[in-house]
Amino acid sequence: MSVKALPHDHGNAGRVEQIKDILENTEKFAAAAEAMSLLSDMSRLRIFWLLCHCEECVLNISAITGMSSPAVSHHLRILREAGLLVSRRDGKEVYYCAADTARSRELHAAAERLLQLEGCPLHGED
Amino acid sequence: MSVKALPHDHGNAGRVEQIKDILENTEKFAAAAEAMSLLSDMSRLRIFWLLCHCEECVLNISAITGMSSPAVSHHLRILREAGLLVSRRDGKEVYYCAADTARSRELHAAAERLLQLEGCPLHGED
DNA sequence: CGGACGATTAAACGCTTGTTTAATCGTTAT
DNA sequence: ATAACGATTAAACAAGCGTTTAATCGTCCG
Repeated sequence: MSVKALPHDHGNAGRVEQIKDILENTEKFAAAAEAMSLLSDMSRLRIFWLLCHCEECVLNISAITGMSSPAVSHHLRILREAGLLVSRRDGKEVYYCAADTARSRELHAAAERLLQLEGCPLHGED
Repeated sequence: MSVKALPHDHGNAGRVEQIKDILENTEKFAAAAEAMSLLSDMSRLRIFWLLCHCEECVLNISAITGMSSPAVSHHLRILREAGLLVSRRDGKEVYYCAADTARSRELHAAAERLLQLEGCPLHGED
């Protein structure tokens, strides 16, 4: 399997080859990294977390997060195009909320774990 | 509790106020976003994931991942300073591996979930 | 129609970040 | 000591990203 050996052999060459084969799957790692990068910005993380817990229109999201609506719109677009959010228009307003997909739930769960919101009254709901 | 009302009231004002209070905790969201950003780069994700499964020296990490050693060193420094890696020198070589901390394990678990390495022989080990 | 309102887009700006190249540091061995 | 080797650092560069401002689009109502 191994084409060329590593510079140093620390006695775990076999296992390392196994690991290397997995690392060869760059598409999977690229996709996972991209998923992480979606929430690597605080503004986007706050918006996503918010929309995991309620559906809201852009103006309200702006007011709640204290950001300008163009900035909010920009992040909403990124998150929606990534499949993490869905939107629906009702009259003049466009409502956003978290998509009901595996990836969205995975990222929400990861975020909650990293946030460590102890005593958060929203835990377990929804 | 609420100082100023939202632009629009969609009938969930109370709940939204609760959510807003949590979003006020910007430090927690900043910290979580920073954690995500550590693995938001494919190179860093691959290095971290690798070092969650074995201990290796810089030259081998370079060979396994196909990156230059300065690039590897750069990412190792970021991950180590963030507390995700620990290092140990043995002779001329410096060995790195994942730190045994809650945050490191959390990020590893999140990464594995996002990676979806089906049939990965390394699952559950370690 | 035309104005008001909410949402989006475009352009511009500054900032951060990952990689490369070259130089330097630390350790070991001759 | 000096040479070799592994690792780190520094400087430079390109590319990407988030925010702002201003302009535009879409919908509703007078």
